[in-house]
Amino acid sequence: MGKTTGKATRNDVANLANVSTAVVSYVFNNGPRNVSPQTAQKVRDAAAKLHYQPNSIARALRTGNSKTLGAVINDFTNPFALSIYEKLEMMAAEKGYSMLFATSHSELQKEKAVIKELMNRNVEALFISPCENVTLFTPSNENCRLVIFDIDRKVPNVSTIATDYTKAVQLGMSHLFKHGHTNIAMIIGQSSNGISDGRINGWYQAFKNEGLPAGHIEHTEFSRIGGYKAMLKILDLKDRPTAIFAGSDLIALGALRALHERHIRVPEEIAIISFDGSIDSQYTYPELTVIQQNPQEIARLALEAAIGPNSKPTRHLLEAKLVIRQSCGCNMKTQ
Amino acid sequence: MGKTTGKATRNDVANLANVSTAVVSYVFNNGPRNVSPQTAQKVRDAAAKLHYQPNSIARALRTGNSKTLGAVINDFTNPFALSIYEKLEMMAAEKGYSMLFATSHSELQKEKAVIKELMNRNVEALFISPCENVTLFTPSNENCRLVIFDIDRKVPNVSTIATDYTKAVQLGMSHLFKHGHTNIAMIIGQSSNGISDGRINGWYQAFKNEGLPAGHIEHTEFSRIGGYKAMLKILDLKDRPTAIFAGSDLIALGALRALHERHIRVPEEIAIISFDGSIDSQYTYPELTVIQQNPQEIARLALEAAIGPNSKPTRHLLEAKLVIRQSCGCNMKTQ
DNA sequence: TTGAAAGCGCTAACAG
DNA sequence: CTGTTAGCGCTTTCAA
Repeated sequence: MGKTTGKATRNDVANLANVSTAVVSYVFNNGPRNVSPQTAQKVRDAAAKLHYQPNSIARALRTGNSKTLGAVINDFTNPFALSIYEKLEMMAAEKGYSMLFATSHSELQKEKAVIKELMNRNVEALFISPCENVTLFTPSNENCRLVIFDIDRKVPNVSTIATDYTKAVQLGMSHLFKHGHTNIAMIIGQSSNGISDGRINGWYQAFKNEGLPAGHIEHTEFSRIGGYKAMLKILDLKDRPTAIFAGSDLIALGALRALHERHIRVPEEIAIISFDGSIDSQYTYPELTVIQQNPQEIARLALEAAIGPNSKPTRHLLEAKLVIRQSCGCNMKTQ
Repeated sequence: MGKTTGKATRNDVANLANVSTAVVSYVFNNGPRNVSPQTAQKVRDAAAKLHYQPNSIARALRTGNSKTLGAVINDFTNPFALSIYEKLEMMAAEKGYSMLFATSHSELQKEKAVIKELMNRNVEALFISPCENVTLFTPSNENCRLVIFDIDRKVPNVSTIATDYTKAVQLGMSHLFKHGHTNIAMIIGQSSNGISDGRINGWYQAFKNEGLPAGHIEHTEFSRIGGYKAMLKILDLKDRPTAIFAGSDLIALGALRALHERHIRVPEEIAIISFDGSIDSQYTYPELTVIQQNPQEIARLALEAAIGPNSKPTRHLLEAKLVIRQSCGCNMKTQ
């Protein structure tokens, strides 16, 4: 028996089955050498009797493949981001990968530390979903692929996966214009490092296309409380907008709370369109009309970039779609 | 240089510093032998020059301690559960532990598989937060401590951490009674295996104390959609209740949606008290009065049970507190 | 205070 | 088809 763990090792199995340790490996790995059916069965019987389980740590050390992926998450209470990771974990598990998670709390310092820690644990790829503090710390590590969410620009040696924000925002804005709104404000998290968010480009583009002066942009955090505070500020504007474009569902949640506190009816007095299309957006009052991203596809592409055969960094830009519910003014229920 | 990874190894450092590999270990581990300050500095210089990082996999193999914890999560979009794991991860990271996450999707079969997979990866402890399919599969593994959330009963060889549901529900119910409600219904997830949820005990106890016949219990899933469907059923009851006790915030979210769809005013026509006190409960309309659990303390105790020096399984029962907001009928705003 | 060396459990090249 | 064996990077006992 193995000494440190008290668990059966490959050696124990080999002894019991009267074969060499190599054969045990061949059986468990289906290669690289063939084993006769009878011998293989002997090995499997012995393994079963001993409740043998291969030690993944030893295997990782030997092969250099940890079969582990890392994820740095900055907000565990963001259902949209987490839904991506949930799918990612499931698809990764099917391929024999496990996922290590760490929290950055949107602090750049912390983010650096956890990235380092994760890399020390030999993750084969690292998923990062930067929030306002978009990471500029992309350590080069030939053994670890990097895939970053939510940046639709090119980063050297890194795969990026994002929704086409510019286009997506215009999709939402044109819907708002159709409702007759001309005074619209946007609430969005800030890129503390000056990287322009595609949502902002789309914002200006939308007004330009409409021949309208661009509306007010309120910068805040990408969070519920951020949306709340920003909405409060907007309500104090001299020329109060009649519609809001929320940069994320979390922001919309906060905005909605501010609106309710001030007894402002949505969508009658102020309409809202939000961005993400998380499950939360279906359980607000009123239900949110959203620009919906595709978490399933994001996860699929992310995994491919992480462990796919093609090791070249990729860059994906996905389409979003408009999901009409109530907060925009459509589907209004007669009270 | 190490062959497989292209990264510097302890050997490279030893060579450059002109010391033995053992000394490098002593320096990086602060023991078990002393090293003279000069030598130690030489080692650190060499390590810095080579960007040496200890290989945690090799260390894990050698010591038998993976410094890794596992968590099986069944719903990534449950902010309450995730807030516990977020805190857990942070506290674990401080102690040098990383966390492996896996999804069970509340499927018992999947849960078994991921528990096995996590254990094969030599996690030192495993956190499980069973939902309706309370796990009865608690594999004994002397190398892996088990800590289970949300079960307030004794399980052999397992640490359990839960809020005192029985007491907590009574706390909420007495508040509802104070508001004058007598016809109250409860929506709660079902324990598919017949284990009675403390919330149900508390429910009956509360009515008994009040000398009232127990209200209707609607069983459903512990999810937004579950709450929604259950609320719809309750609204079709002949004797429609005037108040709802929701077994979780997610259930309350769904119930609220059903209520809004039917144009039933909360709390005027139907009041709600919910259970958890997640961040979501502050962003509903109206804001939810909740029985609030203490995720920080839950996380602290869970980590202690997982990696604390005392290896005996523990059992903790925590207090919850009533947080009064609007959905119960208090703090009503003049419209 | 330092070094030599065994060995954690596994894989795979090589030999038979 | 099967066995022998070196060695992944590290820790730690034992000897110096």
